[in-house]
Amino acid sequence: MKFTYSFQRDEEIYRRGDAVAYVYQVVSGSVRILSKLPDGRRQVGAFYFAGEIFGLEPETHHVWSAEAIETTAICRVEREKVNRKAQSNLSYARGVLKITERDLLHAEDHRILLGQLDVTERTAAFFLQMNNRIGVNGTIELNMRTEDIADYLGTTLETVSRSITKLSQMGIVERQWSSRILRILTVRNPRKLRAILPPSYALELPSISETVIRTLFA
Amino acid sequence: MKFTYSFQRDEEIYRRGDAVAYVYQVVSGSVRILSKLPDGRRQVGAFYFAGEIFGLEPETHHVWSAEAIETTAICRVEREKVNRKAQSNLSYARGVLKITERDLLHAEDHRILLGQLDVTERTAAFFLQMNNRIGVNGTIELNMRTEDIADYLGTTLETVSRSITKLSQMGIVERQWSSRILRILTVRNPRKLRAILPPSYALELPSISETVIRTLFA
DNA sequence: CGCCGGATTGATCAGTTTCAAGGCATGTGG
DNA sequence: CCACATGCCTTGAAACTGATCAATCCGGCG
Repeated sequence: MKFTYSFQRDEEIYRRGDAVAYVYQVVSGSVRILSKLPDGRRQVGAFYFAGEIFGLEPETHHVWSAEAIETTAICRVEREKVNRKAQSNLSYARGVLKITERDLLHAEDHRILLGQLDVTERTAAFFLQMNNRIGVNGTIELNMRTEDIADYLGTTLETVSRSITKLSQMGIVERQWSSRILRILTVRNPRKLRAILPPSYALELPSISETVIRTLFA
Repeated sequence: MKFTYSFQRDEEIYRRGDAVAYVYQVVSGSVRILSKLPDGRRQVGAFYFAGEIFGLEPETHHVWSAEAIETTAICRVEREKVNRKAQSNLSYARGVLKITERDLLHAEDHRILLGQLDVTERTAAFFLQMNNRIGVNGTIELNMRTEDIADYLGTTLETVSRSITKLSQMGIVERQWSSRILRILTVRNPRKLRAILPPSYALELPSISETVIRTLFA
């Protein structure tokens, strides 16, 4: 039996500068980590969905902030405990490394996206990634605002809206958000979506194995 | 006594897709890691200078390529050996984690740069970083082409040239490259250079401790 | 019914890229 | 030892992509 903690939409889970006290797992809902510049610019670093682990940062203090995207339940373990165990237990240490490696791979990928891709490519990359991670045969349920996507892609919400329109006019994806709260999008033509990206830009992110997660959260 | 291997300017040390066979240390000279898209776009992921470690990637195959920027000497240890030792030796495992963490922190920083900063800010961030890492009281010796800087900053060489001109007109840095091969640049006003960046954008990257390096390369 | 949050669309503007033309050191051959 | 080619940087002008500003729309909700 584990405690879960619940957060409302846009509620802060931790903030840049906070001591790293826990490692978290999303039980349900979704989380974004982001970095805010004083003038209002935001960079979203990553999204996390049910089952995924976040908040394991290398330094003693968070460099990212984390916020709930929608009503979200999370559970957590003390970082201190993780550290202690990793000191003496190799499979624990291994788990910590695995998670750090996954974050690193994601960041590597992300900076090619930010540094080299144009907006259409970025948008395609985003949908492809979401489709891999949370798509149910082509249908992606996103509860985030367009602004979140924009800040993840290093662009603006208007531009994202326009490129979704474009992809949808090309018959590649289909907008489904009839409601303002629950946004559903269907990938009609994954092949074409993939073809928008430069061939070598790929990257299936390795997901963290169940074993690693169980070890950490046991 | 350790073997060192020597590479000429622009020579490839390893290539994306190669099996990860070694972990490397720069003995002298400098190295860039980069990712090429088929259409010629390049993203430089990082630069490495004397004493620094590179090539320790999470997956079995490299996702980056590495090239010598100038005439460069490196030494290396087998990745397999590192892996084996990390399996049984906690301080070894810790060393691997430390390096992965440093790369992660750098990548985090880099994607805020790529996602949110304009070109002047990016250039300032670059010089600040170089000044921290290889500056000798304000004087930075860079043997890389403008193109390398541009591809690191996610922009073009012309744009980099223009922003250096701008910084130099503002009296913040001074170009010194009389020669085409050895480029020296002096930071005249670090405070102003810092002031170009948004306040919270900071990030002193932790350097890898001597101990960790000795452990790995012993 | 009318307000509110958020998305879309349009028009304009700015920052960057692209294309093109020198310029300046270094290196090479006569 | 000079002349010319080469490699790389700088600068200029034109073209474009994406940002910004602004108006409108639409569904949910009080």
